[in-house]
Formats: sequence, structure tokens, C-alpha cells
Amino acid sequence: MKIDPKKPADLSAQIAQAIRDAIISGELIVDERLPSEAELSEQFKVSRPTVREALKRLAAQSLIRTQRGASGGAFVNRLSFEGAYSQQITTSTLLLSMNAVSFDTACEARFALERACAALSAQRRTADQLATMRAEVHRQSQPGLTDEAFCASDVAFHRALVDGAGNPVLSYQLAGAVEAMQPLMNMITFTARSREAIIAFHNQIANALEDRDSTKVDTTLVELESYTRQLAQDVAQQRRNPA
Amino acid sequence: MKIDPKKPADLSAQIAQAIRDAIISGELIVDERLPSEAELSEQFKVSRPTVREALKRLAAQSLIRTQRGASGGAFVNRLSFEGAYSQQITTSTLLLSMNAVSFDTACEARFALERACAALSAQRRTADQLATMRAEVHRQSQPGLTDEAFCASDVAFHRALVDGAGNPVLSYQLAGAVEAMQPLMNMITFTARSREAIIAFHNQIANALEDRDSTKVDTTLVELESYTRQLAQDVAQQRRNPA
DNA sequence: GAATTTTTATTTGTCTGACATTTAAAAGTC
DNA sequence: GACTTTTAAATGTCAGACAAATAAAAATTC
Repeated sequence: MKIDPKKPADLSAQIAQAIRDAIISGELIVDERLPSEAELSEQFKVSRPTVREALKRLAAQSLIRTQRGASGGAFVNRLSFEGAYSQQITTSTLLLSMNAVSFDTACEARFALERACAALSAQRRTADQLATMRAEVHRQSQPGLTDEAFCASDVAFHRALVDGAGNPVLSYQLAGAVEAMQPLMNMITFTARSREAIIAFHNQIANALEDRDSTKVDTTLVELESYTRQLAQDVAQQRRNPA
Repeated sequence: MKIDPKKPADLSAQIAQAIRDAIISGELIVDERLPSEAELSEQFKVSRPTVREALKRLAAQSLIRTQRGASGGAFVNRLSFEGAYSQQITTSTLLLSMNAVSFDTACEARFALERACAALSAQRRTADQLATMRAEVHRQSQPGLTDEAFCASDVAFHRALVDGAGNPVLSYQLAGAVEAMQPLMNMITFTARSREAIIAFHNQIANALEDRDSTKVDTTLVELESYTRQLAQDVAQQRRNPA
């Protein structure tokens, strides 16, 4: 684990990369304690603040965690799905909010992914997951539900659908796609009219999953996608030209 | 943009979060310059090293970039797909290498995703992308190709297929799945025998895409998936019990 | 007056040294 | 032996300083 002494700038970035490489290569294993900041600063021949900046970079990527006190220090993190989720969500949200990605593109990706899950979910979904979906649909039909609550329930419904596939990697990737679309989705669920339609779609999906009818799930998701994209277009139109 | 003065620990994390929120909410826009470190330390009532640690956290997520000199400072980054890619790859690689995810799970996710792309790719793939795929298949059939080169070409082939869908979000998500599987994929392509089979699959896929036959692409990918999983199982078996 | 060079001010990058806080282990006490 | 106190080690934070890069302003030269 060494750094290039020729490039004087960005020492902390170089040190972070060196440690990162050591973690990825398996040189440092999960839960292993890194040398203390004082030792690292000796090892890399830099000051402690520089080492700390490097460690904070790694902490920002959830690669390490730190503990204070005797026998404390920086430890290699077991990258949890939770941590990966939140990173994925932050990244996806930024990609969309900075207009690097259009809503249509995100929507297409999201439904393509969800349809991929649906096929597996029709095979594997548990009774419990189906019950969750039913419960969410029921909640959605409650009058007086706020847009935020409706939207959250919507997300929970689709998450249960995706979790039914029993593949955490897919769940994780979909989380990013769905979360990134939330702001506009909130706008979409504003009218009671569209809520009814969305609930109808959800019921169809739940029924199809109960029957383990993957084809029916797929066609319904296709319909829901085109409906969603239409609504998003209408909302965008209305914002440009509020009649 | 404020921080809670009650929680004394992890000031840099709080400051990073405050700035991150400001970026996500749009309070700080792309290419906008943040206050100087000195100003930020005044504003948040902390020392400059603490501010710097916060900024390094954000830099690690590619949320900001810094420039030295007069009229330098920290600027909000336009989160590029490139940056998002590399983050996604790092995260996915770690998830797999730390055994949080099995190869089978990653493989299933990868092919589910790829099949989702394939349907779109059959519609939209350009002649150029098809040519890329043909060229890669041709390279793969060259004798004397190293495993690394074969594997890189394999990745390039599938990337061209996925890029054919014309959806950068899907391309980005698949990148993570594929890259994470690389180490084992390298083991798999070791024998000339499996190379031949893989090339045959690739040819089938390319032909089907040329004909814009999405069904054929799909069935071939299903076959390739089960073949890949079988090989991975064999490799794992062999490593446990090298006869 | 225009082009070039020099100076200057600003900002990040790094270092030194210090103190505060947390925490586990060691030492002491009953 | 169980409990309390002390101690040492580690991270968290601070203050102040200098180095290096860089753009704008000032001075110089033609």
C-alpha cells in the first residue's frame, strides 16, 4: 500500500485510493482494523489531517466506519445492502434532478427492470409478500390519504412486488430507479382520478401474482407504464402552461 | 443550510449532509461555487479542517470538485454518467467480493436486466452497434487471445447489446452487475471449449438482433444464462476439489 | 496604446501542535 | 470476586501557519 511521491497534489485522494484498492483486492478484509491515524500518517509520510481527509472519503462511500476510544479506530465495513441502497438512491436522484436523465428514460428503465422482476416474482412470491401488496392497495383506496402517503404506499407496493423475485441485487437496483422518480410521481398522484386508475392497475397485478400468471403481470405493467408516462407528460404540460 | 448544534460528534458528517441536501434540493445548482473554506467554517462555526473533511466526503461522491488559486474553490459537479458508473461498479464489486451476494444471484440479476434491454435493443439497435458486436465476436474467435482480452471483449459485446436499448440508466445499472461478475467470469472463459460455446451464443444473439427478432434474442440469453451458471458451478467445484 | 511581464491577493493543500471526548482495559478498593 | 477508579489510546476538533496554484490587477516595455 504505497502512494506516488511525485504527484504532490491531492495526497488525501491518493491515500484514499490506496486503501480502497487494498480493500477491494482483499488485502484488508471485513471488520479488520486499519492502522491508527497516527500510524497511517507515519506510513504515508503525511500529516494526520491529510490522513483524516482520506479516511473521510472512504467513510463517505461506506467503505469504513470509525469508532472512538481505546481499541477504536477505522474498520473495514461489510458493505451492506442498506448502505448500497442509500448510495444508489442518492446517485440516481442526482442524475435525474440534474437533468442528466429525462423522466421518460428513467421511467422506461424502471418498468423494464420491474417487468424483469415480475416474471421471477410470479414464480417465487410468498403469501406474505402478496398480503403486503393487498394491504398497500387497501391503504391506497382510503379517502383523505395525503399525496405523500399515497406515493409511499405506491413505492411499498412495487417494492413488495420486486422483493417477491427474491433477488436482492434486483431490489437494490430498482430502489434507485424508483426513488429517483419520486418527485414527479408525487405530482402525478395528485388527482383522485389518477389514483383510482393506479389502484385498478395494482389490483390487477396482485390478482395476477396470486394466480402466478406472469404474462398477465407483464401486460398490466406495460399498461401501467404507458399510463404513467402519459400522466407525467400531462403534468409537465400543465406546469408549462397552467390554464 | 444549518446543522444541529446539539450533536457534538461527527460535525463533518453533518456539514456534508447539509451541503448534500442543498445540492439535491436545488438550492445549490450545477457549477455554482460554494463559499470558501474559510467562509464555510465561519458559517458553520467550526474549524477549517472540519469543513475540509466534509468537503472531501462530498468529493468522494463526485458531488463537488475543487480548484486551487484565486477564484478557485469548491464547485457543484454535474453528476456525469461516467462518475455514476464508476461508483456503481465499485459498490457492486464490493457487494460481491464481500460475499454479501452469491454469484448465482448476481448472474440472475444481470441476465434479467440484460433480457429487459434486449427487447428494446431489438427495436432500436443501430447498424453501428451491430457492427461493434460482430467485431467483438470476431475478436473472440482469434486464437491466442488471453483470458483477460476475451473477457474484456465479452463485456464489450454485452455492453453494445445493452447500449442498443438507447437507455443510459439501463446501461449504467448493467455496468455494475457485469463488472461485479468479472473475476469469476475470467475463470470461466479459461478453457477453449467454453469459449467456442460462448462465441456460438454471441453469434446467435447478433443474428437475432440483425433480424430484430426479440424473441430469439431472449431465448438465447436464457440459454446463455443457464450455461454460464453451470460453468460457474463447475469452476467453484473444481476449486474446492482440484482433481 | 497594446502587449508583455510582474506583482498581489485569494484560495486550496498541507503541516504542526494542542486539547477534548470517548472508550476499553488496567489498577485499585471494598 | 465484584465494583469503582484510573489510565492510556484513539478519534474528534481546534488554532495558526506556510506552501502552492491561479487569476486578476498593476507595472513595465515596446
